[in-house]
Amino acid sequence: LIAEVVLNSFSKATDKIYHYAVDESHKELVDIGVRVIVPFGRGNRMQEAFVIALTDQSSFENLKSIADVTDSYKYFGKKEVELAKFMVHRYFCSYISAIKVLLPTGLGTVFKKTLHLCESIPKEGLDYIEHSLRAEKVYEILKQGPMSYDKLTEELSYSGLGTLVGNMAKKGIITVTETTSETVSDTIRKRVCLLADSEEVSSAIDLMSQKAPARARCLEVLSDFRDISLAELLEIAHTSKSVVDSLVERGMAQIYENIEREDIIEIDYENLPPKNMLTPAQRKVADEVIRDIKDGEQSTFLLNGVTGSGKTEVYLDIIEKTVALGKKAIFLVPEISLTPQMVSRVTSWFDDRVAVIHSSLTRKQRFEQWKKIKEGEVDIVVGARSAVFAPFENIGVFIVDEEHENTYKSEFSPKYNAVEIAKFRANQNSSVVILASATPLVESMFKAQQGKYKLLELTSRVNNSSLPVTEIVDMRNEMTEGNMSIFSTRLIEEIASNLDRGEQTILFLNRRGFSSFVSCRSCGYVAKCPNCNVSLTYHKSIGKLVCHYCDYVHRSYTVCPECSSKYIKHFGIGTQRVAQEISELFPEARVIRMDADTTSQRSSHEKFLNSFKNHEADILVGTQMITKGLDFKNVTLVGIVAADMSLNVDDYRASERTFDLITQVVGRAGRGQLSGRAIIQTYNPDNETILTAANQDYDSFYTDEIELRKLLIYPPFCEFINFVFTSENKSICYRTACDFHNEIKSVLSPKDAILYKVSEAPIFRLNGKYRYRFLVKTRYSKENYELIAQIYAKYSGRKTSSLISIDVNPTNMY
DNA sequence: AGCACGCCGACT
DNA sequence: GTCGGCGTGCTC
Repeated sequence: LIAEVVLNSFSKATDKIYHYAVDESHKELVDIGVRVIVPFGRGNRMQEAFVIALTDQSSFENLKSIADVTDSYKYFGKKEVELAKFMVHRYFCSYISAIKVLLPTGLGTVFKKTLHLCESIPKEGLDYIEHSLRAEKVYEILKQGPMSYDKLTEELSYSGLGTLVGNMAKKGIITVTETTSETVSDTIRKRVCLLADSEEVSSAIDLMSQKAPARARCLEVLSDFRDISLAELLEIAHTSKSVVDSLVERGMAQIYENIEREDIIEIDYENLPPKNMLTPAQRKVADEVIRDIKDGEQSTFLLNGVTGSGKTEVYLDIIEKTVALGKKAIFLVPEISLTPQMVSRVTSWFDDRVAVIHSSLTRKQRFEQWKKIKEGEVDIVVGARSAVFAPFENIGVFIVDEEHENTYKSEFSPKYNAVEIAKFRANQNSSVVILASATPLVESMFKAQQGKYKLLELTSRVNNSSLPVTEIVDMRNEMTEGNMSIFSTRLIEEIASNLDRGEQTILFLNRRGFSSFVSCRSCGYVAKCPNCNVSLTYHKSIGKLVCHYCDYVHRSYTVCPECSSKYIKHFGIGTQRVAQEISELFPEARVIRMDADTTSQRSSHEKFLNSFKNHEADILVGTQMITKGLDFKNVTLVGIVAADMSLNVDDYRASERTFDLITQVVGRAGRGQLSGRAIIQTYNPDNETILTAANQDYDSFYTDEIELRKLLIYPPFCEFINFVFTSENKSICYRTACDFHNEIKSVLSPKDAILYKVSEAPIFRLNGKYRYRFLVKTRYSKENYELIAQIYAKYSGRKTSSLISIDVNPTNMY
């Protein structure tokens, strides 16, 4: 029997599948998904590895044998191996990173070498010490007692001690022992349960109350709880373990060990939201999905529901029916939506059959959630991106809420897209995928139009409240009329009347990244790339305008090429400035500012939103983070301060993002009894995106946008692959990028791929390193991706080249 | 990553 | 001559 294994924690050079023989003694335990220890390399260093397949033949001769099985736990199965292999191929990541993303974080064995001095050192050894300065130093240090290899390296502050230590061991000076330790493990907690019956207990309490009051207290507590953790018992009874031990000796109680699983998000059980009945429209949508789940038909639905159409009720109904069918559900939401309110809502339907995964869990908590899922203790997983890997077996449905959000794309290796992973797993498990959004990705809607997705629609709001009335304000006029403020006269009027009526206002700034485009405040002209139709970015260091796709360069403007105005400059407003100007205009208004600076912690995010909800403020100023599913009944006015900020960024998705943002933020207004208004300030009032967004007309937006994408060959008509090269040495970095570029060019036919020039990365210097990059526009094909992977493997094995990172369909290109 | 091998200059 | 520096290449 031969095992195919992938080594843990190694470089790209060793990221291969290795074969090891399985000895008779390990046959029982070795299986796919089992963690093993294998001897590796010339020195047969012990290395942790995962078994990914079992075979009976290998093209390699003289196979080594698996040395040990770490914990005989089957972490994954055949399907997960397939998934990992898919990721390696699709995202150019390493095998081990693809496997690790399937496992709870931090799982791993740490090997620790400890060096001891031998009792008696042979003549040969003493000679060696005398002749080697380093050996003498090591000898002197170890005289004080044994020391770990790492500590010794640190102490002597030179690396490459391996050879020296090896020699010293060979010559009988020292011995080396290897110990292993787990980085995460179950929390095992001791619990105490009462064995004696109540009669026995009451008589014992009477008997002991005088001579052994502590025992009596313990018994009292135990008779109350019957079963309690040891720590709690000692705390309540105010005593020590010896007292409990004596009760155990008398056969009155028992101490046992229990694997403890902590509850992660605190749920307010007092105020659980009620289950709402589904409207007929919601019922119809839910039933259509449930039919496919029941039939075990693999299908992908695109649920396009306007803001406030009650998509969450539909999800919960679908999940409920899925669980009733004995299947599991995975519910993905953007990280930012994973609030206690949201989780409470799910939990109120499903009690403790839910596991929640989010980024602020500790390693141990993550591990515990993972085990709970794996052991089938829950039916539902709610979580951000990585929850798509939840180790369920019989998955009925994947629900992806707000599918247009870029949080579903991982920025770290493996740079996966959770929607693609959901679809892959859905294929394996014959499950249904639901992608839902008020503003679906253009790519998704295209697939729906092609019939690859089944389109579902929710066109009206739940309580039949109307969508807000929108108004576009032309900021160019404001300037000619002498208003140099960031607020238009109209917006100021509306804010004032809202304050008078005691209604709340949201001021939204669709700011993104830090790139700055150049525009004319007088006529609205924006400097764009003639080749790529994206805005040019002003580069301060060279004083020029640059295209981030094709590296087109243009000199900077001092006057506007359209209207000769001198008000052409790069455009940027921060939330701070908005909040400040508001306070100056309305000194009596209570203002809350929310952006990445003020809400670094989840709790402060919550706190701000709650105080706004409780009407402790009149105006909320914020960025993207305030657009997510918030439901404030008293908000009747939404002001979009500068719609152009997201419209003119250097990205082909700029229009789409702007449409999403405007739609989502406008949707925040008028959710209660009162109707809402939205004011959109822009320098481009004729822009189609702004117009369609103001009308909340997704279909028109989509029709325009898909035409443009087709014309310019942007997704869904192509894929982008971004290659980034990093090195301390500028010329090595540039050369690697160019060599790589040339090789790709030579293997991919021009009709399959368009290669953009090698250029400085948008962030050229990062952590003291230089960064070059190039983009490839291509179509996915197995062959082409394999060719790229081959080139990548060749380069990443070389020590003298720079670090290479590949990102398929990146969401940002920094 | 680590370890060996192999090729160079600087010493006993 | 030999020790140790580092560049290269391999690890089932």
